[in-house]
Amino acid sequence: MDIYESSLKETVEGLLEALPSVWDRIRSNLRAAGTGKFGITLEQFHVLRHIRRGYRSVGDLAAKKQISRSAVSQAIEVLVAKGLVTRRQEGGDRRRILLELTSHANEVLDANFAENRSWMEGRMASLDREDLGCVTRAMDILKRTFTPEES
Amino acid sequence: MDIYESSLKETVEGLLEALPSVWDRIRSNLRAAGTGKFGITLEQFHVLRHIRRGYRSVGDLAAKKQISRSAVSQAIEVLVAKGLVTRRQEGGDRRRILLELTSHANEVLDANFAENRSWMEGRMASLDREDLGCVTRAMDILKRTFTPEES
DNA sequence: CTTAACAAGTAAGATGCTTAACGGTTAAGG
DNA sequence: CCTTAACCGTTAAGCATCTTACTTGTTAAG
Repeated sequence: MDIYESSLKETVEGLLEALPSVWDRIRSNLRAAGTGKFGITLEQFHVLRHIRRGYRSVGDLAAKKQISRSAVSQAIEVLVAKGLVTRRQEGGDRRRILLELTSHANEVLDANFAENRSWMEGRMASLDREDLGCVTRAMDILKRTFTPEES
Repeated sequence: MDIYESSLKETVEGLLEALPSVWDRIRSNLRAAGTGKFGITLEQFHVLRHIRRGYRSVGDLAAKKQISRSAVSQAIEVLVAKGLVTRRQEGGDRRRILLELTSHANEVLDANFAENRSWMEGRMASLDREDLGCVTRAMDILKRTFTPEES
């Protein structure tokens, strides 16, 4: 660690240099895993993931993804048509519509996760414990400094 | 550093947990900076950046961005119409068309960079040298392990 | 009971991507 | 030479996703 002492500007530079290409690469793998085997797009996959994570309404998903409710509504339409999501009236407020994953969607998610995890692990297999620790810590730092605080 | 010793699986988990939201946040700031002040989209901005970096033909840009030449050609069309890029015949091979930034494009890029850098620096101002070093190093590691080797 | 706020859906338009086809250029082979 | 194949960039048609503006139904406040 001691060798690496960098200034604020250098770190920003490094971030902008690495993040786009790294994320594109991982994203591209996610996409291939999803589209190839299950016929769903990366965006649809992300919606499923968020629903499973607890964002179970159009409004919640829109807020989380920072897009309009319309966009979410349309995306859900496609997923319902594919039998991956169900809409259901639930709770006292009849405006609210609860989104739920079908069992098939859960299987798709699990399979996709497993595949992607194993690809990433393969890529990172050559890293030693210190490198891994550094990455883990950096992710923690970045998440804290760039992610808007939530409840 | 010593406190952070994590396993491969934990690190992968941390990456998938942090990267999407962090990158979305930074991306969203880049978008706001460009669209708000200069009337160009984030994608157009990225094309300009790549041209300045040395990808000066439709083919090069397409290879770099992993999209079709058609898509690049269409994007360039818009940028030419906006007076940000020029097309020019150059060199022995008359199929090749050299793309160049206009001075206005360079100004837009510089202004946008400055704005974004300063936003990021503001966000990261509270980090100490060790945190900064950790992030810089992690970016280095990630770039090595996930970016396909280039010439 | 009217009015305002709100959740979700619908419609129309913009953007950015893809594949397929085309025009011009270059290189290789008979 | 002249044909064939490969290549660069462009164009066209189609698809997916986003946006804004509008609509429908629900809830709460006056």
